[in-house]
Order: sequence, then structure tokens, then C-alpha cells
Amino acid sequence: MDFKRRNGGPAMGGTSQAKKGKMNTEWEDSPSQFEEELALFDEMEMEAESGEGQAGDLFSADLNPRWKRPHAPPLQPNSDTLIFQQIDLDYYLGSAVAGMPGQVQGKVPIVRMFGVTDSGNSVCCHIHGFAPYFYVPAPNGFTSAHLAEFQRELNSAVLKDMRSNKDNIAVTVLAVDITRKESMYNYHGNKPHDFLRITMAMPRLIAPAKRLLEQGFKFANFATQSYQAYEANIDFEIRFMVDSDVVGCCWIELPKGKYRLREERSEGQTDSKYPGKVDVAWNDLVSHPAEGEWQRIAPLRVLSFDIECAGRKGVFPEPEIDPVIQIASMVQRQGEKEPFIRTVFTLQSCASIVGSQILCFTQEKQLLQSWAEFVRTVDPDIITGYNIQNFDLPYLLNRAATLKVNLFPYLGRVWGSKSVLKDSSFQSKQMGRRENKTVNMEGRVQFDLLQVLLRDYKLRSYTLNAVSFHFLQEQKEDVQHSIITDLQNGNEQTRRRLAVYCLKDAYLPLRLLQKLMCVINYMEMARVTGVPLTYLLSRGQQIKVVSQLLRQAMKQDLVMPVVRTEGGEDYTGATVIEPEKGYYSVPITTLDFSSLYPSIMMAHNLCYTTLLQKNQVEKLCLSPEDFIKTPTGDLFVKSSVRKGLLPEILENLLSARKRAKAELKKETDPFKKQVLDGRQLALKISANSVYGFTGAQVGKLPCLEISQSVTGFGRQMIEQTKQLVESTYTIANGYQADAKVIYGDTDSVMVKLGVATVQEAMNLGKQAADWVSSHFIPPIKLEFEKVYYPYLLINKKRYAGLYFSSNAEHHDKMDCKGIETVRRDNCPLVANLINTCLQNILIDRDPDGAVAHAKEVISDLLCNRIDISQLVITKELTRTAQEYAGKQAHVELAERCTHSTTWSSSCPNLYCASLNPYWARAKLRVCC
DNA sequence: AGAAATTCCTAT
DNA sequence: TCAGATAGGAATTTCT
Repeated sequence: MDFKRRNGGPAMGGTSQAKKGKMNTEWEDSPSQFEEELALFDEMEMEAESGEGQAGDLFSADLNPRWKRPHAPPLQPNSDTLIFQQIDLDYYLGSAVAGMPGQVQGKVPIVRMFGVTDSGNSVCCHIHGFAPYFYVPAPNGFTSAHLAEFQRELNSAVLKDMRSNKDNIAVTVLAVDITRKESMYNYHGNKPHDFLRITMAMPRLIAPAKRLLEQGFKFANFATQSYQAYEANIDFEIRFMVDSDVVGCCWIELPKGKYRLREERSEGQTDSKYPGKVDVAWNDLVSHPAEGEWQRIAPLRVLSFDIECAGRKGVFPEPEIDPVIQIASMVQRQGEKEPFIRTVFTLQSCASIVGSQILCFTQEKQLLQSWAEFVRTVDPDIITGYNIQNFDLPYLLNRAATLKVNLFPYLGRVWGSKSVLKDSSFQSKQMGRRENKTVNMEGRVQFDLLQVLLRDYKLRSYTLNAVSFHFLQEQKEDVQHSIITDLQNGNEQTRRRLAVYCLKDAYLPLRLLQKLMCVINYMEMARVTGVPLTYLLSRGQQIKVVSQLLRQAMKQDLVMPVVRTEGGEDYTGATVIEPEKGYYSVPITTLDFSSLYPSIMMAHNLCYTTLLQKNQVEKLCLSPEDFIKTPTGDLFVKSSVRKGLLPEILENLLSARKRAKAELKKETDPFKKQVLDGRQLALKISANSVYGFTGAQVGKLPCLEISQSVTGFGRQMIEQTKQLVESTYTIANGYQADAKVIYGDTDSVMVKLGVATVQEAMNLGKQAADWVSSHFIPPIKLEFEKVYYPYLLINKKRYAGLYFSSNAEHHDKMDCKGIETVRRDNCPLVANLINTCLQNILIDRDPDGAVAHAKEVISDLLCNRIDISQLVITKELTRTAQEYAGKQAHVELAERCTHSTTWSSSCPNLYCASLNPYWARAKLRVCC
């Protein structure tokens, strides 16, 4: 139930003043730490080729031997098996290749898979013969004799429906077959029915065919009727992967004799870049499950880059006007410690930097052109950087277009495919409206670190500087945006200063990627859920569940309906037990249901396939032992009648997680450990998102009966837990005191067991957890999790305490939930004040000290000892400040304030809005 | 002036 | 064509 890693926490102490000062040194000073680090990288032959970068020579193996991929061994399709790790796939419409299965006439969809071999050579595999399809239920009385007529009618209806037929499509419906399937929605007696499987010539023909069939379709002497479509809303790539048992980032084997080498496309490109441009039939490729040796990761090339522009004073750079003056690039092989290419392309001369290569250009056009060629030569599998998706890449493309560098925008791996900029926007309840830019680069995974962090981490600030400090305790080279243009217009030394800055901005994303193990974790997520790596950053949560659902359903010949999406009413969620607010100077035991919602779904077999409509009970002659009634009154058949798909998926995920954790314990190789840890994390997140999928009312397959029942069971369980604990652990039953549940939220209860020590609270807690667990159906399990001692319960979802989990002698941390110290909408002064007060109360057990400290800070504030020049006065602050300090103090306060700026998380030194002395005082009174 | 609605961000 | 959920505290603004 934790959807995002939290990394908030107060920005402690007077962080930056002192450190900031140090960074403001002049550029002539001694080399920065980063420069020393750069210099320590291995001695390379790549030293300064300063002077004019001449495109033709630059890319030769003699001059830059590291740029190209390693030379590929010759490949003999008849005797060599080709094995590679697939990292991305897409499809295109092309002409059929002779000898391959599928349609021969016209344009056919061809799946294109990109990957890397163990030796680091790239592969582009064209996969033939797979066509898109969907299902509709066969109408009553339909037999195989009607197939041809149905196909003919639908084909002509789709043709007629087309506004234009640019591609000259002659046949739209390739085939119609009868197959035995069953809808996955509702239990209807395990009886398969006849379904029509309709195969279309192209993915984009599915939508019109589905629409025409839904609107009412007539053929032969069957009456006009509406056909409910099944699986007509599945992305073609996912369809292909599910059907061919391919998961994201898995290893693919093309057996010898089963594939063909593709002729190189002239251009003198017959180098080692694409040793494996191959064609294969879709049913000839072998996909290896990510187990054993197939868990490994190929030596992927990761390129990180950063650009600098010479903007005008006070204006955000515009690509139509402001030039690109530097591009720094670093390339690293996945799994290695440091980048093996470190390069800056600069406009005008630039003094050398030890440990990196500087290429100078006099013409911006040439700089851009050469960098694009550099990308094509290095041929990275993954492209990263900070905000490259919405800034650097769009800027480069627009700048190249302005300067008419016509060969620039070909950055992908597909020869002749132009990279174009697109604006896209999507909205969701969670994120609101969000505008995004996208650039297509076939075969390369764009892994913008900013996007990764926005998705996976809750942070106070997302600037590269703040993020680097947070995760690496390291900061950017300090160069103000406003002086970039001046540095560029200076001399080769000032441009060198800029280049160091630029290099660091390319280097930091690599370091962060490594530290956070992004590539490994995302790959494991792709493998676990079965979707391509790129989907994980470009799409939402739902597609991952859909992919798993389809895979599981296929095994049982179940098909997924297309439901029209309509936002319904809100449904009831979890219970939060009314807190007994107060300060507890005794140990408080916390018991948690582990994986509550997944375990409820498994215990009660809740699924689309087990949902029973009331009128079906009699129809299917079910006895009361065959089904259950959930707290919301919905009926589900038991697993003895039919095992649900969702419980099955969850069991697989959770047992795989157990295995991964067990292996993790045994494993000694740190790299394999990382992979396993990434896997167990992915498995946990995936299990938790299944419930959300059923409750997503604007989704692919919402089922409120399931999600309502899940939360209903949850509410029942937490009440029952409270009741069980309070009725069992009593003086009457021989315990030291009557236990009292003082708080609980969703899946946890906080219990005052009336024992004196943390150790006793742990022991009795474990016992209580087992006792309660025995009252529930497996795998539902209540677990002892921690003891708080002391504990301050302020309100629902707001509390703090010293956290003991394993060692009863020492607390692990001070745990704060929902309080200002963990919220990002308060200024650091408030967070620090509250944090210190809590420490006073919980650690020093000195509430008077807390009050004294608060008074001191407030007095500092009122007496002008704290810079609040950026403070915003709100009505509330006016009122409370008056109450607290009297009118005169407030007037003085107001005089020192401006009305224009709000507190900005990017400026931790500004003490601004929501500093509310009255609030702090009142809260402390309540607490103490 | 006080109630209701809105905004933000968190807990689970 | 795309988007995981509800509960809930606190500050602030808007409505009556």
C-alpha cells in the first residue's frame, strides 16, 4: 500500500550557508574536486584533439577507437545461434519478406526487436508473420459455414468506413476463426463458448472493426446485432509479447537455420554496428524466462549528456535565437564502475581538461552535426541525462532545424527514421494535467533521470543539485545561469570552466542511475510484469496488470472484454480507528497485516472470473458451500469451483518474491544481489497494484465489486482485530493490564498492552499477532512490526514516536508520520522547529525544553533575528500573529515582509509562508 | 463571522 | 487515447 518511496525528512540544520560560500570561488582557483576525480579516470589516448573538429576523421577507428562498438564476429545463420538481450521493441508497416510467414500482399506489420549480445554488439531483429486480432462472441446458430460470409461482410464494411485509403489496403480482415473461449468477467459455470477470432491486416484497423461490430453489424441472414468486443484495446507490442511469451528485457534466442541475415543498406555502413540485422518468423524465436543464467544483463551502452546554451540576460533560452555552445557526453557500460567516454563538444576554443576529451568547433552547425554523428557512432542503448526529455532533446532538435542541420535529427537506430518532436499531454486524478514532449528514437531507451525521480521518489526539490546532494552528498559545479554567456564570450579558460560544469551535469545522472540502481530495477520490473522497458516510463500502472492478466488468462482460454470507461461514484475505502490522542510514556505495540489487500484477494478468491451475479446462483445450481458473500453483499465462487486469475497472479508474484528474497540471502556476488533486490521490490509493487487496477474507475477493466469487497473485508478485519486483542489481553485472563487499541489505520493497530518494557511489548506483541492471525484465512497474517516508546498521538494520520523493531535496547529512529517535519509544504524553519521540539519531548523527555525552544524561535522571529524578507502574509498569519504577540509586534513583523513571493522548495534558505507562530504554540500545548 | 469549499500533501 | 485507490488533517480562500 506504499506507492512511492518517501525521501522527505526535514532539511536539517543550517545546511548551506557555509558550504555555499566555498563554491563561489573564482574559476581561476585550484581545480575542483570533480576535476580531480576526472583526472583519476584511467589514462586515455583520447587526450585533447583540440583544434578544429573535422567530421570525417573524428569517427574513424584510429582517432576514436572507443566510440564504435566492438568488432562483431561474423555470423553464419546456418551454423550460429544468435542470442541477445532484447531491450526494446516496436513495429512498422513494411513489405513482406519472401519466405516469411503471413500476408504477402501489401503492407504488413513487422515487429522490430532491438537488443545487445553478450559481446556488446547490437541486434535489430525483424519479426514476421504476427498479425493483430480480437474476439467477439459468435452469434447463436453460427457455424463454420458462415465464416467466409462474415469475413467478407466485415472486410467490406471496414473498407467502406475508411475516409481515405492512402496505403491502398485491399484486404482488411485477414481471417475469421471459431475458437472456444470464455469471458473472464463473471463466473458462468466454466462453460466455454464459441468466439470469433478476427485477424486484421494492421493494428490500426482493429478500432474501426470493433466500432462497426459494436454499432450493429449484419451479415448473411443473421439479424443486425451489436457484438461485444474482447481484447480489441491491447497494444500490438503487448499482444505480440503475450502471445510469444516474451517479457520486457528477456533474452531471445534465434536458433541456427531459423533466421536470415539482412543485407546492409549501402552507405558504407558495413561496420560492426549492426552485425545482427536479421529476419525471423515470429514462431521461430525462442524466449528465455529470466531465471538462472538468463537473469544476466548484457553490456548495454548508456549515454548521458547535457547541453549549454548562450541565453540572453533574464530570458529563458530559445532555440530559434540562442545558440548551443557546449554538449558534454559520458558513456558507460552497464555494470562497469566508470564511463569510458568523456567528451565535451565546444563552440570556440577551450583549454584542456585532464581525463576528458575536448572537441572544439568554430561553427555551431558543425558542432551539432558532429554530435549527432557521435551518437550514431557510439550507438547507445540507453540515453539519459537530466530533463533531457523536456529540455535538451527538444532544444537540440529545434536548434538543428533553425540552423538547417539536416542530418541532425536521425538519432535512432533505424536508418532513415527521422527523430521528431511531439507535444503530448495527459491527465490523471493523481498527477493532474501534465504537458510533455517526446522525441522518437527507435531502438534506444530514453531514461530521463528527472522522470524516474518524479515517478519513484517523493522529494522536496527535484533540481539536479538538490537531488545530487540528497542521494550522493555531492553538488553541481557552481555556475550561475546568468554568467554562462559571459563565460562563453571570454577566453579558452572561461570556456573551460563552463565545460567542467557541463561535464559534471552529464556525469551526475550516471552516478545517480548507478546509486539508485535504476536500470536494474526497471529491467526487473519489465521482466516481472512483461511490458517493454519504455512503457515503464511512458505509461501508467495499469498496463503492467493488463500484461499479467492477459498472460494468465491465455492459459485458461479466457478473454478480456473491452468495457466502456465511465467515472462512477466514489466507493468506501479503509477504516481509520478513532485515535485516543495523547502522549504515551509506555511502550505501544504496532501490529500490521502484511500485504493486506493482496492477501484478502487470495484468501477469498476475489477475481473477475469468480464474481457471481445473484441470478446465476439458481441458474448454475450452486449450493451455499460453493460461494461466499462479501461484506458488501457481492458473491464470489470459492476456489474449489474455480480458482481466480487475480489470486493466481498474486500467488505467483508473492511466491516469486519469497524465492528472490531467499536467493538474495544466499547470494554473495554484489551485482547479482542488486538484481535480486530489484526483483523482490518489483514483485512487491506489482502485487500491491493489482487492487488499484480493479478500483481504477477510468481504467481498462474496473470491477468495483472486487475493490469494494476488498476494502470491506479490510474494515471488518481491523475491527475484529481490535476486538480480539482487547478481549483476550485482559487482567481477567491473567495479563498485567487490559489491552487497549489506541489507534489503527487500514491494516495496522497500535496497542497499549500495559507492559513496562520494550522487550515485553515485543514478546507479547508477537504472541498477539499469532493469536489474531489464527482467526483469519491464510495467507492473511497479522505480524508484529514495531514498538513505539514513547509515543505521541496527535490525530488521525499524525503521530510520532521512537521506533524499536529488533533491538529492545536502542531505538532505530524517531518516526514521524503526517507531521510538519515530513511535509513539503512548510518552510524549513517550521520543520526544524517542530523536529527539535519532538526530539525534546520524545528523546530528552523534556516537554518544557520544547516549549522553551519554540518560544525562543518565535522571539527570534519577532525580534528580527531571522530573515523573513520573503515571508508572505496570509490572513491567517495576520490574525494569529496578533493574538500571539499583540498588535504592535505584528505591525513590526509586517513591515519586514514583502507580499510577493511564496516559499519555494528550491530555495531552502528562504523562510517564508506558513510560518505560523500561533500554530506552533497551540500545537505544543496540545502535545505537552 | 462562521460555514463550506478548495488546495495541498500525506497515511495506508 | 490516456490516466492506480480512499481517508483525512490543516491552511487558506470563498461563500453566505
